Amino acid sequence: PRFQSSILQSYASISTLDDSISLFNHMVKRFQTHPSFSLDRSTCHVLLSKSCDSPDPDLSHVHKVLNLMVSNGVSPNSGTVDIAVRGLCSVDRVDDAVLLLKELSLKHSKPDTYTYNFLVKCLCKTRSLSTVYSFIDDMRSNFGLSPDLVTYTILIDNVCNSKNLREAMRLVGVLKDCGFKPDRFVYNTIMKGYCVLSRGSEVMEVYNRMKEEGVEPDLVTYNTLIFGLSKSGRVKEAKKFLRVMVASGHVPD
RNA sequence: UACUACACUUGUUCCC
Repeated sequence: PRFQSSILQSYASISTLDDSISLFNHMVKRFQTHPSFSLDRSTCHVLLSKSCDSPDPDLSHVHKVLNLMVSNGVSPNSGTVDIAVRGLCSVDRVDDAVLLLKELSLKHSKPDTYTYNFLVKCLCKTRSLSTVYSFIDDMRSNFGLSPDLVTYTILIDNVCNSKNLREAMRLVGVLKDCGFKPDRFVYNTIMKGYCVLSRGSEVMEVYNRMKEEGVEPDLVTYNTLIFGLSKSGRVKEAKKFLRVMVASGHVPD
């Protein structure tokens, strides 16, 4: 199976989807006469990945491959969903990815947290915040999928990049209400947000709260603070953190 | 099948 995936993969990279499907069908026939071989999921996934590249407005190519899979006894699982979502997003078909994700969730399998968060990040980069929030609400109410701490970090980073620290802090409140505790990633992200706004006192407040909560600063924390404070002209404080960093056993990189 | 090595999937700094 590994071998046939490789063959198909190489072939798919230099040919059209239909030619790849022909080869796939040829393989199916061959394997029917050789019981020691089987068509596995990864062989099907090669085709699926290929089918995302071609611009078909109604996802017909993707559906063609999915039907082929099912008729060969391989039912789509969360790995299948992952391949399709990444394939579509890699050619900027984020809306199609969302549609397919919902369809597959209903008919076959829900996404895992990796796929879900990957898609949330793609949406953040390319769509409005309200679009992202409706996607999250939709997934929660219709599919029982809730955001996790990684999701919140993605959202907080996104709003920080739009300099909307008020919304970032609101999200921290929401995340706590959901029973999560901010970790290094969340604290580092927020400090970065305040750094780019040159809000030095808020940076320090967050830094102190992080330590109070027992979350240890790491290399990323120090890099964020040293770069961020230097850029906003607070070189003295930045230098202080460089000393703290070395004193706590980190090596400046 | 086991072991080992290598590679591999979602979030923060720097690099790009």
